[in-house]
Amino acid sequence: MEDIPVDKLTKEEARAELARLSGVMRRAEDAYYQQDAPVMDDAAYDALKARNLAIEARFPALVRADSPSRRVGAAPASGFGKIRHAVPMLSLGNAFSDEDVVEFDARVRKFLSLEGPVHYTAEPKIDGLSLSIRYESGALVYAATRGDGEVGEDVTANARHVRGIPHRIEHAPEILEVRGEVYMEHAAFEALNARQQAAGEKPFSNPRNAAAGSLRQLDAEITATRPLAFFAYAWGALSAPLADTQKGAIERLADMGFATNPLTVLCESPKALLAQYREIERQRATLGYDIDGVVYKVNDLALQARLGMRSTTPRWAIAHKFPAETAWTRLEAIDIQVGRTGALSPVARLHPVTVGGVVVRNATLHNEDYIKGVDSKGAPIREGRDIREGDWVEVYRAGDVIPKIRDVDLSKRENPHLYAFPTRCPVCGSAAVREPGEAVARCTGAFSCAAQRLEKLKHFVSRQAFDIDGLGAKQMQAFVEWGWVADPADIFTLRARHGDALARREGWGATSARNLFAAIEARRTIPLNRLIFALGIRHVGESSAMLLARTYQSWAAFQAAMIAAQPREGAAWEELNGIDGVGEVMAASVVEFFHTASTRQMVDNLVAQLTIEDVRPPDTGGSKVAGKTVVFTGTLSRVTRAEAKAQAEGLGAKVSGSVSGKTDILVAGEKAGSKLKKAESLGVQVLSEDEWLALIAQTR
DNA sequence: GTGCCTCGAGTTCA
DNA sequence: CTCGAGGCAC
Repeated sequence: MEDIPVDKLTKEEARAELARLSGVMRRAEDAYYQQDAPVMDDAAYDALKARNLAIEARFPALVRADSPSRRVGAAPASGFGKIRHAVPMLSLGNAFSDEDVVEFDARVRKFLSLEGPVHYTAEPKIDGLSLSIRYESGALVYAATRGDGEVGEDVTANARHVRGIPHRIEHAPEILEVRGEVYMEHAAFEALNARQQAAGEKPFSNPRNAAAGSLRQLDAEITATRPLAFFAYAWGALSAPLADTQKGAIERLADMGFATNPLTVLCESPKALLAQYREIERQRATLGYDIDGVVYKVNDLALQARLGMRSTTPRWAIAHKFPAETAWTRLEAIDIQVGRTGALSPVARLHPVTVGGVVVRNATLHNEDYIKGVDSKGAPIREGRDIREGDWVEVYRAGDVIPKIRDVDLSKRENPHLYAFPTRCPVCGSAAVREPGEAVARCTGAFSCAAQRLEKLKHFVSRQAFDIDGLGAKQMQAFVEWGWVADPADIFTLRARHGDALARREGWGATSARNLFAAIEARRTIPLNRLIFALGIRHVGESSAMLLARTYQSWAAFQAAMIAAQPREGAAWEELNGIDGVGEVMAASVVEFFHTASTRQMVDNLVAQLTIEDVRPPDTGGSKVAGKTVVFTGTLSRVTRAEAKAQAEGLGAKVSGSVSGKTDILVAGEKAGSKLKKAESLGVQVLSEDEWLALIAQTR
């Protein structure tokens, strides 16, 4: 069967072949990663991988829960396997005030163009860690942590020991991914800490850390002794809808045997949401578990679907957070850090203080204005009070994560001197320049500044860039200190120059050195978008790098165009600046990068070491409107303007506001006016709303 | 010119 | 996670 070409396989053969590949590849991965004794060379493994992917592309319904394509990379010997979520796990937008909640409701109704009230559910936001659990034919197949939202850790064995998670469910859809929060009750947390202390182990600082630590035990038997609980509140992939409403879906999950939060209620107005918020706040101390706010969701699932997503958060839900816990402490000093773009960032060194169960020693001070007590527009923050070394300051953790300074106690101030923001880089001594209208001061030392150089190199090997296993910030710093790496190309000649010496260094051995060099070799071939991102061109992040890669498709074409481009004139500039999503600032930055001798040299040296993979433009699923420029006019009756736009863009169309020679399609609703006339005079194709909806339903 | 929305860049601790 | 800035629609 392994010899049958993919396009000749029957469905049954494909099913069997996927099962075989999964097993063979799993054994190869184990041998390679766990036992460090490969049974297959890379080319053979890649061939299997390609075959597996091709079969899955032809028979998407047959993709196995344990498919090799879902095993991202492979499990390190001491860690967890990775699982790619079939549907990404989202984060929620935040509301901090009553006003934010009223605005949320207004946004929802405006997007849907509804005058009447929208109904919402309100439920406590549990302070634990989110988990996605997949069931197939009613059986628990795997459980994964949120991770970065796309890829999480496989904690299946541990999840089976969590209260509120059934191992088997009845009357469930064929495929069901249940999402919810794993947490630890206060009583269980106290008892666990007492046991920890009796055993001479370190106690956990709070229930959330205890829950996270317990769920991430490598030995599931240890997890079994930790009293973890679970509330289901959402779902991912589904083979059939659970209900018509959020509330109904939650009740359905409860019927299947999942624990759901008893404080989940329906609210018919923002006013009712706020009342429920107060009610939950009132009960907070007696709930027996930690919560950090209240989550509101549009109840009608059809409306949720219409509202859809923004880039990382749904439009149909928001988390109303309780005020963050704060603590007062002494600001011992203000230090300056230098980032990869040269940005000078002030950091507050604090007398250690516990905030929300975590000891905080540092807090970001953002920039010069933040210390002065004003925002970017000069409006006062902290009522204009500035921050000085030696001050007593109030610390909180923004989003329960990033320590920040909320306020300063002037009555305890002893330091008579305003903080003087440096005018020179503290690392290299170059002038630090703050451009008019900008918030940050930057070191002008570029590559000759040791701090900038190191940060640029760290960026180069970061996860979204070259992502070299075993070469993180720490290792990079060491290589730079030893004088082994000064620019990116050096990474790829490291083995030849210092391979033997590395194996003798402290903390390194023959095996770890070999693994590192293997990882470096694996990245010698790199997709164009990753390379562009890795270069660290100002204003070009991950997504702009992808945009550029998709436009130029090959390194040769990209480089030639950038070298040919002159700032603000000529065809090459127009093409670059004309990319949707690229403006003057980014375009100028990229052109300057390629016209600077030192960076050009750095790039040439690097590229000589690499094989750069072309990038194909995105697949728009064969839609008829892909690549077309569309304009909507008049009153649409079946969808709102915003929905129509989101829909069209999802299919690869560009939506514009005005009719011009570039317009391909005008969609005219009721009472279309001047745009319709203009379109007719230009000979642009005009469609009614129904014709448009019929068109986008077709695929090529 | 104003007001979204998205992206880039910088940050903390376990 | 958050702020500031860039890009674009209105």
